[in-house]
Amino acid sequence: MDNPNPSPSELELLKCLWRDGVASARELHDRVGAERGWSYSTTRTVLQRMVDKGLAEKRDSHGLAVFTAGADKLDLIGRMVRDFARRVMEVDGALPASAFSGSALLDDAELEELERFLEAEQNSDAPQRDGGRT
Amino acid sequence: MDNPNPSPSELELLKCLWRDGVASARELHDRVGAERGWSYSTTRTVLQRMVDKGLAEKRDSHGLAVFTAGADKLDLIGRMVRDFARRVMEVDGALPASAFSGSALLDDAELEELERFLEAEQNSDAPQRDGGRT
DNA sequence: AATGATGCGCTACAAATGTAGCACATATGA
DNA sequence: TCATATGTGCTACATTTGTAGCGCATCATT
Repeated sequence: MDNPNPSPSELELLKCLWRDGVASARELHDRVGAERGWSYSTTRTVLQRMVDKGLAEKRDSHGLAVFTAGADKLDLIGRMVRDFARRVMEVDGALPASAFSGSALLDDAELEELERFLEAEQNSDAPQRDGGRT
Repeated sequence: MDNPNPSPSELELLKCLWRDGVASARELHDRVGAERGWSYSTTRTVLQRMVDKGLAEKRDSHGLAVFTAGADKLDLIGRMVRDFARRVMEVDGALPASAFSGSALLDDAELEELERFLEAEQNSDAPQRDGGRT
């Protein structure tokens, strides 16, 4: 329901899951972990913690464990952007998603959606349910 | 030489130092820590760690320990923005600082400087704009 | 002088994160 | 069938961050 901010490592794996949809630990490792010099064990540990947090979902595919993203890309990215803007930049109003037009993570359609997400947010502090607790 | 990314708590204190220039632990606590519900001890610990990391400087003012920022605001913020853009958004080119025009942290002049900082950066990976700190 | 509030240097401890190894089961080629 | 490679569930350990207490020195007040 409420996925916490992913750590940098977790975000990398999550991005891979968003791109590929579903992947095994081995694939995730080859595509992400190995690139960063992680050992296969490390990739698996990060993955496991993501599952614990709900950032990833693990299922069985013909006897092999495979993973899928447990958080919606736009939702999570949107919240990360809002958090960064508020917490670091102290920007509290509308956030122009257009700033990230060069993003390799979001295409134009997604950027538009992000824009709407950020706009919608600027009014209600907690867009979803979850009564604001400060 | 190279100040690491401040943790959220550290950033809050740093912002206060940027605003006020110099402040005692007590002042920092009243202005920042207390607001967040930290105990005075906590404020002092975070502060100490900042000194250890070079994010703050401690000096003696008539027998009382006072602190000043140990990192240049624009430099640090610039790097945080670049990091966020690259790491999270996968934006690798020019970053429009204008996106943060509503910032309470940076005024227009500073935003312009940030813009220049981000532009300069997109070419050389290690830019050096340092307002004579450290 | 005795007290109480503060400042200051240390130490403590839990959770989050980075990073990885171990042992065991099973699949697989020689 | 035996030696391997690989998948899987656990455990481990260092750092960083959040959060705070202790004891002692000092300063100000009664």
